[in-house]
Amino acid sequence: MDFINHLTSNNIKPSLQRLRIFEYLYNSAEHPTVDTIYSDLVSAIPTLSKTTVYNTLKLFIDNGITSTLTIEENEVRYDAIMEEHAHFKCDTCGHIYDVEIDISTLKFKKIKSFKVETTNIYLNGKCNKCLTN
Amino acid sequence: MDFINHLTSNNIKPSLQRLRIFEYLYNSAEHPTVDTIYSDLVSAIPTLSKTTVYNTLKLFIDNGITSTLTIEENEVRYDAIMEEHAHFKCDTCGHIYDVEIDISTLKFKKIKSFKVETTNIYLNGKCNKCLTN
DNA sequence: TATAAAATTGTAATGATTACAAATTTAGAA
DNA sequence: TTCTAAATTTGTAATCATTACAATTTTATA
Repeated sequence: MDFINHLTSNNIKPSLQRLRIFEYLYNSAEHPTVDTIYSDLVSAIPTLSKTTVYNTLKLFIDNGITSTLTIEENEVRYDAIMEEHAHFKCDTCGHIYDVEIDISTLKFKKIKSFKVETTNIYLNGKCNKCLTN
Repeated sequence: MDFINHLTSNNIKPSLQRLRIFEYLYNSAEHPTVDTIYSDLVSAIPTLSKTTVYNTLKLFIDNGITSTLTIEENEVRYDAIMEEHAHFKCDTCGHIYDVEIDISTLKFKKIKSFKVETTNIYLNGKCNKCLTN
């Protein structure tokens, strides 16, 4: 993934902060919170401000290269993988896993009165690691 | 629906506050927030406290007769209908509609490493009313 | 009626997010 | 290069939902 080109082609000027935040988000399997993003990047960008992280994520979302997860109340998480997938959260260890899914198989009854633009599927339960421990 | 019996059989003592909050939630199509619940009930129960609304909803959730929606960041909503269904939020008018759905048709790839306990499906888009206006 | 437990309440604390204005950086014109 | 305006970043203060917690009230029971 050419990050500079990805930002540029989505009308986002690739500043250092934006690049690092997007790279971090894209490479993170953990769907980090704002706080995690800030904490992990502030050593590389000592002047980084948490406000910038908020602003930047909002910019990403407005330009369609990032989406939010609200799988659990009280913690918004972010995701730079825009392909269709579901999210599984293990209620024991708290990890969030991506789950491949074929949304087209979803059978709605009476869905015709809505124009569905986005679909989010959230699963909760226990992951294999926690089940076998 | 016999509300007193519903609470009692779920190990919840049916105090006035609990009854009114559950009735309100069960009859509301709007999946209200804590604030809405409080505002709409405080005239009927003048001594009602917002803390009681929080405590009561937590009790309902712990006892499995209410669930939470987090379809949009920053607003937790509550639902007393525990049957399997998806939620559609119209991004224009903000209304949340229940959508009947057959979750069993969902085809996951590689889901075997998880024990899925709950599934939440959130749809966003535009409702028919907003589309035709 | 007396007492203990349960439920409700109000206030203060917490913590994430936003508003906003100041400071810094960047891009383009002269 | 230098200057200027626009864009970006930053820090502080404000907001708002939620939680902690202790006090009060209500309920159940001896």
